[in-house]
Amino acid sequence: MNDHISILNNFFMNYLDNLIENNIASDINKKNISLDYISKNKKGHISSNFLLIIKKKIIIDNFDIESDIKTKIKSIEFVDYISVDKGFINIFIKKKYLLNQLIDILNNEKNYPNIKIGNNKNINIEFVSANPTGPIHVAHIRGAVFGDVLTNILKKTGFNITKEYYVNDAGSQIEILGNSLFKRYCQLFNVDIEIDDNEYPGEYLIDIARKLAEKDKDKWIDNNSKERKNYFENYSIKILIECIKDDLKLIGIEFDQFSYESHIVEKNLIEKLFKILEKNNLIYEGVLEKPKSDDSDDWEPRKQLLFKSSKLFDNQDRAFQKSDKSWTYFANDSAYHYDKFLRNYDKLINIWGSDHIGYISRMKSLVYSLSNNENYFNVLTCQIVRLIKNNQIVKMSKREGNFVTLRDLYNSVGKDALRYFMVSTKNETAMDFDLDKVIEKNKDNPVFYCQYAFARASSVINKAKDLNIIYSHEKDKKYLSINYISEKEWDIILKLLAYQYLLLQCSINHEPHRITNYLEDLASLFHTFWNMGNAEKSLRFIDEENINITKTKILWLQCFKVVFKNAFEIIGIEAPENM
RNA sequence: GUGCCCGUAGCUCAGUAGGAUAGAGCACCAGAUUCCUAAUCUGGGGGCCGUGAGUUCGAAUCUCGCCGGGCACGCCA
Repeated sequence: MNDHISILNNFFMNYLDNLIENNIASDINKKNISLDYISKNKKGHISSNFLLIIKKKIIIDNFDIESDIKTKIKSIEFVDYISVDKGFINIFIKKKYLLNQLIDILNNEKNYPNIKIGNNKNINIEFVSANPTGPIHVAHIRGAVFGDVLTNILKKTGFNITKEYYVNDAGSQIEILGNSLFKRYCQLFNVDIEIDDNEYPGEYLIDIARKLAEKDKDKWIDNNSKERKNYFENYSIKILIECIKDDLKLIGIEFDQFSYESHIVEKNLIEKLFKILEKNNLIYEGVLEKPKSDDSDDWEPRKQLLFKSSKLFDNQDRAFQKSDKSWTYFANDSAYHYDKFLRNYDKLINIWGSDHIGYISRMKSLVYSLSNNENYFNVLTCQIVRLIKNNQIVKMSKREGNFVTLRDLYNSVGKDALRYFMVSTKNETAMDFDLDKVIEKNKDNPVFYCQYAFARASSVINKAKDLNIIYSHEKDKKYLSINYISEKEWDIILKLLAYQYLLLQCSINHEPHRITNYLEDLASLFHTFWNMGNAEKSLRFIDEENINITKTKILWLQCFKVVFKNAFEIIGIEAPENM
């Protein structure tokens, strides 16, 4: 990035380094220096608290930091003028320079925004990973969209991403699944058999059973062999994973890799992992304390293989082995993370539902014992989504298996609304998803509001194209002038130019929701300006009698479209040319 | 009892490396369309940022206590 924001940022950092090197100031935490580039109070295009921070750190007498830094900032080529108010440095940028930045965006549209903080580092993002015991439903969707959009952000900022889905196909619930399917299958042949309480009651298993019955007829009915058991388990997983893939595809999510728990088990990674843990004294035979939960009356102390996670980030040690010597879920999951570790990523990111928050510290401990790097493994959590219909919470129960599925939601609200809303609220905040509101076509609905702004902009540009008064080449530059641009438009332009910084923040902090907030602000500025054209003709985009003014306006409008299109791509929604 | 997350306008939410007078949308009230898409816009009222202390030039933001809500706390995956 080579724009006014990053140049000024570098300026402050270098200036500070110089002060310290020359023993003019003592060291400060650079993180405290802020650069406000969408200054709301309009005291400057860019504002900084630099003076406030540095003032007390000046260690030599008679050094007039304020006039010194003012002089140096003024000498930056694109700085128009500066003022200091209440300790804040307010900098105004030459408008000519801002205009040229817009031109740069159009000249390099394909590479915009050009952010390379990732340095092609390889990151593995594991998300969704819903158990293959039923279709994807509402509890998985937020994590799915969050992971997908985060991936897009990281890719746009220079990281290489592998999207991964972990399939738990080895646990006892898979046995239950296979058994549930078998019962449904038998029912098709009028065998008198009921689904038990702890089995899967969902109708989808009847459909799968039907497919199986069509293929195999009644050949398994009286078969209780191991072969039949495996067959039903594998068949149900295979079909359900296909179903999950199809469902995710509905909202534009595709994974690079599916990893299967059963393969991890086959590879014997647990043994290898334990050797490493042994070396580090992190594994031992021991007895856990009685758990603190209410319903732990039947608990009794037993000796088992434990992970010394309390030595790292956890508040207690965790079991690798059940008393019957079989591995716990945590043991297999540890092996899976070891597998990811062996694949040489620079970083692992996991996205989990809030119900797994308590699991983070043990897995963090495990991965840390391999990587010795606290930043290597990162778990992001999504809080629950409540569905609202007719102003009431939609009730769902695990027992009844009546979760609203992804496919249902897709059918009722569509891909764009689903993706936009799932990612527009901070992932750690619980949110309500109002099924009625998200399909409204008015400003209640921010998806629509933003897309409408895009469509309006497109319609103007298309019209300008027809009239041949569009900025299309460097040679058009001579027609443009800063004098044609009103103050309201500069607000929009400054905001547009801040887009890459917004993306940078989203990338660094893993916060997709900031994009939608930004878009809504920008769309609002745009709609306001549009309506000003209703009252004041000179503010309309297209004025055939003033071609140069029109070209100048269309220039920033083209950039507006570039930014919106880019952001829409990241969120994964349509950019409609007309509505 | 312990850990993590959350508490901002009547409602849904922004405000994120501590920064200037805390912002949007909805709802409510009053207005704008011979005109590039009114599916839009303009104006108005509405706040002890859960609460009490602390840190400092400065706190919605950081620390601690309390109150309220959510999630998780066997060898379930």
